[in-house]
Formats: sequence, structure tokens, C-alpha cells
Amino acid sequence: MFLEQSGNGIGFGEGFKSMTINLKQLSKLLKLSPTTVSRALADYPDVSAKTRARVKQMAIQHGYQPNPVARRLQKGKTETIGIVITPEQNYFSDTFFIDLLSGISNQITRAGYELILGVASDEEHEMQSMRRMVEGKRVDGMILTLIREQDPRVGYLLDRDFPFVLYGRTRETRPYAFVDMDGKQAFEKACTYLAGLGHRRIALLNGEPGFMFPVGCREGYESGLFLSGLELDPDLIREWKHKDPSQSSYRWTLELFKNDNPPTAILFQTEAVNGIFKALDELDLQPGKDVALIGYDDLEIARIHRPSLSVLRPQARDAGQRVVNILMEVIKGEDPGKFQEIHQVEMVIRETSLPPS
Amino acid sequence: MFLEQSGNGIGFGEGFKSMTINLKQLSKLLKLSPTTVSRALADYPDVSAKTRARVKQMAIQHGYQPNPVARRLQKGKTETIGIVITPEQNYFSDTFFIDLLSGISNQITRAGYELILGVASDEEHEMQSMRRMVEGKRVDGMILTLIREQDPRVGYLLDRDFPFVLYGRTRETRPYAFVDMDGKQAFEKACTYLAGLGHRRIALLNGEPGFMFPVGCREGYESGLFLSGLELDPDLIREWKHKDPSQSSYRWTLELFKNDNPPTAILFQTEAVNGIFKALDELDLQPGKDVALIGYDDLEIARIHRPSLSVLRPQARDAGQRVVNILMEVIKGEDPGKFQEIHQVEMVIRETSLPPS
DNA sequence: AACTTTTCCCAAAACGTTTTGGAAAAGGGA
DNA sequence: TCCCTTTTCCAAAACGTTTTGGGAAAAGTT
Repeated sequence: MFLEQSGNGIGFGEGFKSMTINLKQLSKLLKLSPTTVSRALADYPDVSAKTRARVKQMAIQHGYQPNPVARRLQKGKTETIGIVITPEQNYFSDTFFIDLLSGISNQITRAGYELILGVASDEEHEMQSMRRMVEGKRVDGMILTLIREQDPRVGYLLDRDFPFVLYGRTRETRPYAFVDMDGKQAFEKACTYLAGLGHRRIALLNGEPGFMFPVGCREGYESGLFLSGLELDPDLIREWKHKDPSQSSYRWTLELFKNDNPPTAILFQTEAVNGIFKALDELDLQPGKDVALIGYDDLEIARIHRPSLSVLRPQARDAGQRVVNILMEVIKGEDPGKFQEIHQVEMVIRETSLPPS
Repeated sequence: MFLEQSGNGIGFGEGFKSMTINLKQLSKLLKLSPTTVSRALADYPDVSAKTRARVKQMAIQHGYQPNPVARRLQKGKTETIGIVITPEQNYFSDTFFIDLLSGISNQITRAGYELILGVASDEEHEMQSMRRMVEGKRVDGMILTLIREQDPRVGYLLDRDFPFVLYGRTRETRPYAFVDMDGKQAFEKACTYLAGLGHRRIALLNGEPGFMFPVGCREGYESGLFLSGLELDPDLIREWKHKDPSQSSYRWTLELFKNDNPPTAILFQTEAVNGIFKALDELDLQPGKDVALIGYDDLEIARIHRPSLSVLRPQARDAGQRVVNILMEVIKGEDPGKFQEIHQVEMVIRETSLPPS
């Protein structure tokens, strides 16, 4: 027959046998060297247009795809990006993280790369999972999410010059690449909007300290108050817990209204909305009517709820795509410091942002 | 110096340079052949205990780890498992899917394998993403979730004898491996429990047809009614939409109570709980008091809500681990038909499963 | 002492690509 | 016709492992 090779090739047996053709077989079919076939497919100029066409046609006909493992070995690249998620902090709560992941996956696939996923139960395993990827030469680059103010992962990767991009920011003086949402600007916008409606007592139910994203939210809140000529009242700031957003936000909302001079509006991360709704319900306060609400992240519940929740909406999918594009540049050797993007956050006014009654 | 090799090895330059040692370098350090070092590390019996110890010690000292890409090429395995998720059906809604993923990731890492993730926006891309993995020789096996009654993915994989395991089941006569939750038994249990409390009008707000899991739920519901001597009333069965669980369940709940003889209890998937709560609220019915509720899946909201929601709780993490263990067997060549597991589902009685008032 | 067996090690091949460094063939200009 | 380019192809090496198929030395056996 055509193929002299024995072990390797067309033949059916027990279990899964790859029925795909490899380079050597294809080149034999074409009566060309593997070199030429490889170069033809890679559009090198030193192969004639005629044979290139012939090669490509035959490759398509036989469904030839270069074995990625072999290519990776030769190229010295894994063509793989790593990401580690931690379910404990329920980050996955809704569409937001999935949108991010969707954007990431999308671009990675487009580049012909692979996304490998680690799931870690806590900070320690998170680091462990990342080290396995990095030191085990399993990935060319890392994507980091849910960044902490002091984040050991960033130092680790910087120390060994390993390519990575943050979704978020951290406190680190050395330059690194990141894509972040402008939480500050978002909260400032929401705060001045509410103040513009006449609200004078605006509360902030913020994310847990230690993580970086609440920092920007608070800055924006404070700046918004200032721009609106309002005093900052520490009694109007509370922080919910990541492990248990609903419960903690529930308790803190009740707390807020024990105040002699309670808030007429609350800014918060939408994750915490269930607890807030529940507390308001108990207090016989109607969301939107008695208390204005603006959440950060446009989760399903925000759209569904009646009254529907006004929100700040980050474009997570776009951000995910940018993260990957940047990471590819960094992997190529570009200076990470060049890639520091802060994305604007849109405000969606729905039914819970009325003037005070 | 020690190493004659030039290109490859200890040396710092622009970008990331692997500072890890490879087999050849390690063997030179040990004055042994690469063969022997490799075999020593793999615990072959044909290397003396003394040199084995020496090799291992040196390997640890230099942090040697075999390059996975090279090993994969030689072994003809990718050491990689693929999974494709579809955010559109908001499957990710809460802890359930993450628990599953956590169990999966856990076992995969333990086996030294990798989990690669595809994110697909719809059925078509889902298939496309899977084909890329399978035909591109990027994985040794696939894990499938969110299975449909007629699921083209299963036929595709069976046709080419490619190893896979379902989390769930489908309508397919050829044998295949799966791990599924006993939704039937769960709903039967819940239904008879409610009937035992005296409920005579028990409604089912079920998942969308087309997917497989609502089938078992319905069977269990019907069987539970039968065992309790209750009539099946088609008016008490409704189906919410995957794309929009809260909205559709909200509408259907309102509908249910337009009935002349409205239900006193509802069985449903916890995903749909927000809509149900909202509808009951509007109808001035108190969950648990006026209407008993039992949900399928123990999401955060179920624990948080007051009254807390009685639920059927699948052990998703365990199931994830089993899926991987089974997949490893199938990859080894075991008959997939041998691995068909149906896991029991626990019932957690909380505050919404009281007798009718 | 002369075998046989066991122990311990290794050179070479293989996995499937891509890259390197030519070499043969074809074309062009005198 | 001869030399010089350009075009077109390819053999061999390389990527870093594991496996194959011995082979030499040491240990037993008679």
C-alpha cells in the first residue's frame, strides 16, 4: 500500500486509535519530504505556490493537524495558559466571572493555545497549584484574578520573570501587566449621581479588606462624597465577608439602620444584594423607594428583581480578551510595564436609584 | 564547568528562561546515563538501591522535574482531560457546579494530569470546542456535563471510540460510562415526605425539557405521588427556562396559584428559587408556612434565606472525583459500560417543609 | 575453573514536529 | 555556453523524555 510504516497509522483495534494522519505519512503521500510539507503548511516562501497548494489540499483532504505535543516540544513552548480559581470566595457567583472566563477562553482558542484550569480551596493551594504549573513547565503564562492587596503570587512570578497578567491590581512597586476595572471612577459616578438626586446619607457596603477591588470602590465613594460636598461618616461604611456575602451583608444592613440618622442610599457589590434585600424587607423598607441602591456588577438577580437594581456594569468579557492579548505580548518578550489598562465601568440606571422620599 | 551543553540551561537573559535542570544535565552531574537516571526515578528494579537513592537525592536537590511535554510525546499521551462549559445556561449559578469542578480538578491533579477548559456560548460552539480537543489530539479523554436527552456529543465520541464520562445520562443504547445523581429517588423521597406531612396538592416546577436531569425529577415526582396514593394533576406541573430561571419560575408560580385548587407544596430545582420567592411574596404567601418548598441543590441562597430552604443535596464534589477516576480507567482501556454510577441524594430538612396549614 | 544466572548499567531508537544549513535545479545575462 | 542568482526542495539535527535490547561485571553453581 501507500504507507510502509507499521505501528503508526490507519488501523483499528481495541480502545481509541488515532485515525489521523501524521506529517511523515502525509509527506509520503505527497512524495515530498516532511520538511517541505511542514514549511508549505507554515507558508514559508521557499516552497513553490504550486506545491504549497497541493500540500494544503492534501492536508485538508486527510484532515491533517500537526500533533500539538510534538510541536510544543520542538518549539519549546507549551502553548498553554494557566489560571487558578478559588471557589471558597464565591467569586463564581454569577455571570461576571463566567463572562471574564468566556473572554479569556475565546482569545486563547483563537491563538491556538490551551487554557488549563486549577481549582484551589484556599490561598495555600492556590499558590501550590500555580507553582505546579510554572515550575512544572506546564504553561507559558499565568492569569491571576481576585487579587489581594499583598499578593504573594505576584512577587513569586516577578521574581522568576515568568509572564503573567493580573485581572485587577495589587500593591507592588515593580512594573507588571494588568487589566483592571475603574472601580474608583465607577463608585464616584454612582455616588455623585445619588448625591445629585438629593441623597445626603449614602452608605457603602464594601467588599472585605485584604482584597484589592474594595480599595478602589472606597476611593471612588470618598471622592464622590467630596465632590458632592458631603461629609464622610465612618458609621456609613461597612464590609461584608467573602465567605458569606449574603449573611454578612444582611447583618451589616440592619446595623446601618440602627443609626440615628440612617442612610437613604447604599452602594455595594451586587454579590451582597440578597442580604441587603432581606434586611430591608425585615425593616419594612422598600428598595428603591425608601432606600436607593446601586450595585457593582450586573448579575442576573439585578435584572430580575422587581424593582430592578441599578448597577455599575463592568465589561468582563472584553476585559478577559484584553488580558489574553496582553499576556501573549508579554510572553513574546514585551515589557509588562507597558500594559496597564484601566477599563471604564458603565452605569445602568434601573429602578432602585430614585431621589430620597 | 560542569555542563558542556551550551544553549540549554543555567543562564539568565531577556525574558523568562527556565532555570530548571533537564535529564541530560542531571545525568551528567551524576555521571550516569540519562537512561539510568530516568529509570531510577521511575523506580525500575534494574537500578541498584544505592544509585536510585543517589539519583533521587540529586533530583530533589536540583528540583528536577521531567518536562511534561517531552514525556507526553514519548508516551503518546497528552495527560490531559478536557471539559467544555456553556455559560449561557447558567449552570455556574452557584456552588453546585464549582463543587463538581473542584472534585474533578482535585483528582486530575492527583493523577498528574491537566484539565483544559473550553467555554462555549452555545451548542454549536460546544461541539466545535470538543472537536478541537479530540481531533486536535489535545486530550486523552472528555468529561461532559449538562447532558441533553438527545446529545450529539455522546454519539460523536462513541463513534470514534474516544474515552469520555458523562456527569448525567442521555438516551443512547450503546454502553457508556456515567456518574449521575439519583434525581428520581430524590424527588420521590421529597414527594412522599411532603405527602406524609399531609400535603395533597404538590406541584412540580421542573427544569426545561431537552435536558436529561428533569426527566428523573419528574419520574421521581410521579412515583412519589403514586406511592402516596395521590393523583397526578397536569396543572401542577410546570417547566422553567434555563436561560432565565428566575423570570420563568416567577411567572409559572403565579400561574400555579391561579388554580382553583392551588398547591400547598412545590418541588423544584433550587436555581429557580428566586422567582418562586418573589411570586409567593406578591401572592402574600409565606414560604414554609403557607407553601412548603423543597429545592434540588443546596445553593447558598437556600441556607441563607429565612426561612431556610429544605433541599435535596447532591454531593457534587464526590461525583466529580468519581468521574475522573472512572475516566482514567476508561482511558486505560477498560470497558466503559462497566462504569455506570448513580449516586444517592441526601434530603436536608430545614424550615420550608412543614405540614399544610 | 568453567559455566550460568543475576545485577546493574547504557547506547540507540523512538515519539512528531520545526529549524538549520545546505544542495540541486531552474532561470537569466553575457 | 558558462557563470551567477534565484527558486525549490531536503537530510539531519534538535526538542527532552521513555523504552528497547542488549552487554559487562558480579555473584552463584557445579
